[in-house]
This record gives sequence, structure tokens and C-alpha cells, in this order.
Amino acid sequence: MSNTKVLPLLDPAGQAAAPCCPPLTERPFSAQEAETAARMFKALGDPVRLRLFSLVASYEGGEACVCDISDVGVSQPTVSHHLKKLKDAGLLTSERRGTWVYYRVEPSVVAAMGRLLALRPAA
Amino acid sequence: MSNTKVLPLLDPAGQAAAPCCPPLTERPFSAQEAETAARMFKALGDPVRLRLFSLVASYEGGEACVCDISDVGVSQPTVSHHLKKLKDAGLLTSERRGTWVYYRVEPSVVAAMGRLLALRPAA
DNA sequence: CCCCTGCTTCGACATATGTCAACATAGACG
DNA sequence: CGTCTATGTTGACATATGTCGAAGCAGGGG
Repeated sequence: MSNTKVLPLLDPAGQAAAPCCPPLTERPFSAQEAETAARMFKALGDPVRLRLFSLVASYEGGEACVCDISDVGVSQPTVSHHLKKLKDAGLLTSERRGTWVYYRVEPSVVAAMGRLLALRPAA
Repeated sequence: MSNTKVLPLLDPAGQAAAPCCPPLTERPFSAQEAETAARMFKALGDPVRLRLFSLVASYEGGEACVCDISDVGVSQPTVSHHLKKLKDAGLLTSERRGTWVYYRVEPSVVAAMGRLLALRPAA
């Protein structure tokens, strides 16, 4: 269960890993920043994708093959389609090992989304 | 007239806004949890809405009237339409004061989204 | 009282999206 | 090779979404 690296989420210094955007409260987003960030949020803006994503994220070992997470109430091609969207958005990565394809979460991108949502401390 | 719904995300009693869902990594989302959370992410999944949201979030005093943030490249009715979506998702609140309508961020909902994106420290 | 300004709602439209069945591809294993 | 299993791709289709112009509503001054 132990692991090797500290996730960038907890790093107080600005991370170069996920370049997209500053916190929402810091300044208005430019059109291009908004375009980039919206793509990530849109990827999580579907119930089926969100379930698939949480299935991968919470799976033992931090990765899951498609066969492990296909039971979300839609057909197999649809699962594949959604996984591709999550991958295109940078939220998941995939790797084929033998017969199966394993998906895992891309921590830096998720951490960037989290930082983007940070609000100002005290109002 | 339209299918405007009561906000499902805000508990009228508890301001503490029951965070809809556990962190993504804790366990797989149920269908209903995914439905609820996806609505929030979807609201931020459009570039124009994200710009409007960051405009409000970063505006001096924590609030902005529509006239202050209408310059995002779409028509004024479209701005109003997007603000309504953000409001329906529970991300913004609005208040009319005289001639102008002011929007501000609902911090508890944004915070809940942030918590949802938290990754495990070492997994 | 009437009209002007700020904002929302309506109606219409083009495009994007989610979904499935059918087909295609990639390895594994006889 | 042939075939089986696990995934991905294609094509089609219904629905959702983003957008605009026009019209409606609410307050504030003249």
C-alpha cells in the first residue's frame, strides 16, 4: 500500500506539472484558459464518466482494467467511448498488458482542477 | 414555464452544504451521487460559463453585476442564460439591488467540488 | 405617466453529445 | 492458421446544448 511519490496536490509551491489555470478567484480567466479548463470539467460532467472515473480512482492498486469497471449500466462500446473522452481530457491514462487494457488516474491533472477551485481563505 | 428545478445541491436548512460525495478515491460513486456531482461539473464544463464564474469569483467585493461581466464574446441573453445555469447548479447566487442584479459565488458548493477531487496522499 | 436602461425569457436553429448495434482490431491459445 | 475473448471504432439516431434576435419584465427618472 505504501507508495513512492508525494502527489503535487499537497505541494504548496506552484506546480509546473499542470499549467492550465490559476485559482478561479485570482483573476478572470482568459478565453484560452477557460477553453482548456472547461474541457477538463466537461469530461467529468457526465454521470457515467464520473462513475467510471471514481471506479478507476478508487480501485485497488490505483488502476483497473475495463472489464473491472464495465458495470455502470451502459453498453460496452459506450463505456469505451467514455473512457476515451476521459483519456482525451488528460484525466486518465491507459496501458495494454496482454489481453486487458488498464486505466489509471493522472494525478497532476486532477490536482490542478482542485487548485483551480480553491477559494479565498476568509470573506 | 421552463423546467426550472429547485436546487438539489443546497440544503436549505444547513448552510454547511452536505458535500454531495466523498472523494473520488474513497469508493466508487453510486449512480445517484454521480448524477448530482456531474451536474456541478457540467456547469463548469463550458468556456463561457467558466469565464463568467471566474469573473464573479475574482471580482472586487466577491460579487459582480451582470453589466460588469457581460464582455465575454457572446450576446447578453446568452450571458443571462449561462448565469442561470450556474445558479441552477448551485454555484452562484443572485440578488437584485435596484437596477442591477448581482451574482456571487456559493463557497460551500465550490469547496465540496474541491474536496471531491482530493486524491489520496500515497496510494 | 411614459420611456429608458438592465436583465430575463421565448422561439428558433445548428451543432454537440450519449447511446446502441454492428463491425473491426489485438492478443492469447489451441 | 483459426478462433475466442477483450476493447476500440463506425454509423445512425434521438436528445441536449449553445447561440441569437425579439419580446417581456422591473425599476428609476424625466
